[in-house]
Amino acid sequence: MTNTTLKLLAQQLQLSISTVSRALKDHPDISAKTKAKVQALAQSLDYEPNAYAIQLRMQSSKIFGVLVPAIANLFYDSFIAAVEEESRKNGYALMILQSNHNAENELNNLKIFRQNRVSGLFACLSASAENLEVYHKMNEHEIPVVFFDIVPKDNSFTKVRMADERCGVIAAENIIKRNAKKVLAIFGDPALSISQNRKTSFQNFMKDFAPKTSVQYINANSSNDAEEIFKNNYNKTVKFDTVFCMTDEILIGVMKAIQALQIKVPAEMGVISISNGFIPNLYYPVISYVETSGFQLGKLAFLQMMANMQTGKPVNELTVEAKFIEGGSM
Amino acid sequence: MTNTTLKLLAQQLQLSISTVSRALKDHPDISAKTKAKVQALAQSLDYEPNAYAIQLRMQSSKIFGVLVPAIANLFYDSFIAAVEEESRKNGYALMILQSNHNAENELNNLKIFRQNRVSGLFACLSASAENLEVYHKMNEHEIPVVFFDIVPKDNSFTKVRMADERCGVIAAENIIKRNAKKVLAIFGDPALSISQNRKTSFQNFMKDFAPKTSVQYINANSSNDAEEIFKNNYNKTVKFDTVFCMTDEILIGVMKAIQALQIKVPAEMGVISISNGFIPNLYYPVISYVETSGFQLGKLAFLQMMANMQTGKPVNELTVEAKFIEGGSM
DNA sequence: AAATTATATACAAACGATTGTAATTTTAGA
DNA sequence: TCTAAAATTACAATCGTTTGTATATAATTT
Repeated sequence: MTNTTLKLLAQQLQLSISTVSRALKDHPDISAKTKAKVQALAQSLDYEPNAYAIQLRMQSSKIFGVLVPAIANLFYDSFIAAVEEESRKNGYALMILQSNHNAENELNNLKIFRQNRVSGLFACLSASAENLEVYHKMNEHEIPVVFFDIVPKDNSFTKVRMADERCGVIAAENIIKRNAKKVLAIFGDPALSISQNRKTSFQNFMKDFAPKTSVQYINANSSNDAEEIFKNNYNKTVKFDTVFCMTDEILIGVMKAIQALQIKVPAEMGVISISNGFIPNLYYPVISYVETSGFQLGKLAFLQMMANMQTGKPVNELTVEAKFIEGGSM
Repeated sequence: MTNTTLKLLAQQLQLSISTVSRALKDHPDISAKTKAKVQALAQSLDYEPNAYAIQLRMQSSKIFGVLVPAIANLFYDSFIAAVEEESRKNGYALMILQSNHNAENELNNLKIFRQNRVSGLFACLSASAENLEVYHKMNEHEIPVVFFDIVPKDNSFTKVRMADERCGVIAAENIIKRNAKKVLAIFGDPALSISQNRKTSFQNFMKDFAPKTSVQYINANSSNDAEEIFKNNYNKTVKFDTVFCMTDEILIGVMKAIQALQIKVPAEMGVISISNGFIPNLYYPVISYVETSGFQLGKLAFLQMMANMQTGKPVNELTVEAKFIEGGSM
């Protein structure tokens, strides 16, 4: 069965295509009788307008592109979920592509987005990519880009991100509140600005408000890495009493170590992390964490996108607020 | 800056549109000189063909639709990741929409897929939906549909799913191997065929090969539910020594209870689950599980889709094999 | 040099919609 | 009854491609 088109409807009803088109969208020029006839037939023939024809004619796609390193990721999938939800409400669909942290994939995907004339693009830089040229090109071609999570330093781009500095501060506050004496603070890839922001703010706050607390700073690149780091450091004579995990990934490794070593939380060890809450809630006691929601970030990104499209190019950076969620681990 | 089109290139080069079009795709009719000129200009003007125009002309979209209850889900996101990966390799992009387990959203999304003339659709039924009418309509409109996870009973549809019966059997085998005396087996929503399949096969195998082992069967609807069930039953005088969790969700609840009650795994309690492996690897010892990978299912679904598109409509059901992954919990 | 064949490029229709304008019909005013 | 205004409906161009066919130029054959 071939797809129903305006032409087909027009032929069957002995009307012109334009009349049929207008009848279907309830245009005042068309008489009620005709509208009824047209709509009835459209219904019965299961007419759905061809989005490509419309987009070609209208020069606007009603599709947003989303570029993430990976979909199967606790953070990105909640971000995507939020963007999808808002997009649907606003009549947009989503085209989602993964870069797998690979610059070549990233470029290919950007090409696909351009070929599909997406109305806008939500992009997370693949860690390797450093040629922002293509993104400038997107802007030249009037495709607004909202960066999230891993964003370019260049301030000519629009970005949304977590309030990473606040996260660091809140974590530090609660560690001080716990009266920690010796802290192990594990951060992620030091090349990423997210790690830098969280670490700097945390470090400064600790220095200023608890100068006597000893804090050991280490970077981990994976869960396993974090697990090893924890184990190695815990084996030493002077044990730490509190551990801070910058990401879920790190928390996972640390918790495996804690379970393996049968350390009692929070009596023997305080644990605090930065997370959207899913992983912390897997443990007993629930791990206390500073909440940074990918879902919230998605909502914010969508707002930015809409603002961008309406008011031209309001270049700036917005952040999602962070708050402390009390579990039982501190 | 306006988008570069064939027309624009043609004007600048004083050539016809058709020549430009053919030059860009290296058509033998066009001379080497002309090709070089055209391609150079296209490059410098950053030409990208308009996908809508092509799709309109070619009557084929190079886009697959994916309908899931939710993107932010350990299982669905790995399924999507696999489908996306394969699709990209084959020159397809993905349009992903969420139903949120809501029949109305599902219908709207299907409409969007039809309007976008997707080349095919990967669909997971929203639990509420029972009007398969629309899906028959998709087929009438020559949009092949491959169902996954929550699939219709109707055998006229193409489906892929886990080998749920094998999962149940493998789990039972390993419980018998552990020499379990008293087992708590927690299953999911009894209305879903996935629960029924896993339970029936598990139950039959236990009956046949370990008739003396006492097994208590309970259904849980959420993590919290599972946690409560475990706690309530563990409090009784005769404690069970092994727990089987049909899903990650259930495992999460059970593990919270186990941690809270400070039960030693595997000494005091054997734990086995069905999972893709992410959640089991969060604990120490790592939970032993029967592997059913959403990623694998995605790959299989893609294969089915390609087969469907090429050979017409090979209606059948394929399953992803299951295997036991030894952790340290049994 | 004329006729034939290659080679290179141009023309034009089509895909399915939207929309400004023209044409037709109906209604109303004089 | 004739005409102007209002209400309907039809025509045609357009969006950016692809592709069958026609045309013009160059190269080859006789």
